[in-house]
Amino acid sequence: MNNYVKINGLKDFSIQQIFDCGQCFRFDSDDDGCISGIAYGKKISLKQIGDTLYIYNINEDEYESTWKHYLALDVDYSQIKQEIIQRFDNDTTISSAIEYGHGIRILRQEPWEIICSFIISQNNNIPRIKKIISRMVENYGIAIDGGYTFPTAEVLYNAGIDKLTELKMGFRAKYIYDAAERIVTGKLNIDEIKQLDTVTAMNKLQEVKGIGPKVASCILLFGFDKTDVFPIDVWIKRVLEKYYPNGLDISKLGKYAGIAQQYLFYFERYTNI
DNA sequence: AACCAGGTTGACG
DNA sequence: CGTCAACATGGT
Repeated sequence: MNNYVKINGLKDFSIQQIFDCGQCFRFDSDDDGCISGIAYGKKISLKQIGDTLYIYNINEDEYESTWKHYLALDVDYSQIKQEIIQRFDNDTTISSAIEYGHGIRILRQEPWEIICSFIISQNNNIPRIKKIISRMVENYGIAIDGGYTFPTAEVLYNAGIDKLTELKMGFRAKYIYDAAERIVTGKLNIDEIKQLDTVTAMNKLQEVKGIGPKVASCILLFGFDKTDVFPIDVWIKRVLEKYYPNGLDISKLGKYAGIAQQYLFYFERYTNI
């Protein structure tokens, strides 16, 4: 590939951690530490050597218009980390978690794909979530660059519940169908969710069958750049029990709640296996 | 074989 | 309002 962009002087950035922290189910590392996947209708490959990042298959214009934002390279994570530690009153748990997951960033992924991905995620494990999503894109996405785009709501709606069930997603098929139907009929509107405040957006998303508080907050965090949410899953429950038995005041975290949650999730999830 | 996985639903007090 | 079995599937 002769078409690539090189970014020097990275800080607080690790593609390994970013794509292995449970926010993204469709990027995989191939032979030599190169992480590839399809987003925004295009296949990109990432390679990081120290504080240098190579993004293959894009040009400078595309980097500035899309991928810089996608990779959250327009965000100052040093400042965010400092702010989070302060808001946790310098406690050792969050400090350790941030040190451990120092290279994590919240990607700006596509809303519809995130809605489906986190509906699939419920009562499920990450390897199987990935497999189900693979079957979804292989059967209903569009082939490009040796991969597939994520299928539109319309395509999944037209497939119907029975065909979705054949993808081995179990009881979640009717949830995906309901979400797709709402998008197709306009009862759920991506652009509208973007404009809503977080509380209203949470309520709107939870009108969809199969979307409860945890999935809704993951959708807002990973798909709508709303970072003032705090998704509570089994791992975060363990964090709260172990390290914050007297309770953690999430309201004081403000717009840093979701990012703090991600450090805690990654810390608990990957230091206990 | 029983339990778990980035939970939610619907039923029952 | 809170509690709890059931839910599909695959892995340990």
